[in-house]
Amino acid sequence: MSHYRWDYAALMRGRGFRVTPQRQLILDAICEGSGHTTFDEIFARVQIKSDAVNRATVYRTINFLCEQRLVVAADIGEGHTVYEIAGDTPHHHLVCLNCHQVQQISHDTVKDLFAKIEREQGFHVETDHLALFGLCAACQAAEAKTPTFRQHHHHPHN
Amino acid sequence: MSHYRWDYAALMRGRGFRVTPQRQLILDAICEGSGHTTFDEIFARVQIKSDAVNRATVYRTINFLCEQRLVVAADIGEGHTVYEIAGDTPHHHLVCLNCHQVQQISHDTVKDLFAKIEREQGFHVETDHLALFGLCAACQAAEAKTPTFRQHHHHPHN
DNA sequence: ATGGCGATTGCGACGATTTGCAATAGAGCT
DNA sequence: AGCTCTATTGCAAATCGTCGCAATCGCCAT
Repeated sequence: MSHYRWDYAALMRGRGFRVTPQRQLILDAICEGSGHTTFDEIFARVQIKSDAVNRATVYRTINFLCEQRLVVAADIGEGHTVYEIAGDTPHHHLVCLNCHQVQQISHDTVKDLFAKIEREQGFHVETDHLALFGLCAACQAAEAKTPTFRQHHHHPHN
Repeated sequence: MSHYRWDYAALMRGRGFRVTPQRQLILDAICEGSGHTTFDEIFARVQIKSDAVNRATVYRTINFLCEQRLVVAADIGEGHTVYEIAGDTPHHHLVCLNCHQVQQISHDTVKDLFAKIEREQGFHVETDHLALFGLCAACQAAEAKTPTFRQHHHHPHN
């Protein structure tokens, strides 16, 4: 899933921003790999291609790309955030509290809730990347057998 | 809404943890006030009663209380987290991206979605404190009149 | 192709949060 | 009440993310 589907360069310039080598490297880094990328992975991938890119620049650029909605960020608990290129099928995440496995749910599944909130409270939800925490099917089965099986770790603050 | 509804002390001891003055002070601090408490408020309230309590201890203790599910944390965007005592009516938050006002939604509103996810994907959601971002009714109206009115700030990564 | 404006970067410094470690002090047992 | 074991705390050092500022270098107009 490449970002070359969009003319992101023209888009940025059209909004009065500049296309710099750093921004291109970072956008590339987010697109490499399987989809969900952490800050450290992004930074490492960028470093391989150019070790001159400053850490602060990577922070600022990721933030910038999120603001421009070229990149979507998802907080998957315990302060961990993953990034992915925007424009793929919109989806949300189910994060297992026990095995930390992440599965996806389609936006359709969630859409009804957002519509209901808008109807009932007039609030227009724009959250485009939601993370819900709980137990996946496998871990539920395991817990049924061994009630104390849960790994002891910090509970995601959500 | 006091925590004295539970015998939190017995609960902690029963799980092999200790009841210390620091933990009691911090739990008290979370219960004071209107419900949503920030770290700084907690720390300040604790300091008034005992200025010997270390900042690191407050960080660690809040985390501990969340793990024990005596306290619930909600990330309401831009790195801001608020804490409240667990066991009050479960609810979730709608955070306006523009005016930052926070309104609540009942757990009932959300329950159907969680049920659907469990039914369709076998994933049991335990998220007890969700934050959804978007535009409140007032800011939607304002935006309709002045399309560019939005305050420029970091987009919460959700 | 060049020049100039101002957006963007790198750097250093800062405040916020986390962590390792030695000292302290709960809680069960005698 | 005193003893023991070890969870918890305070301290200080380390780490993380953000910010201000001067230097750089895209991009538009010439």
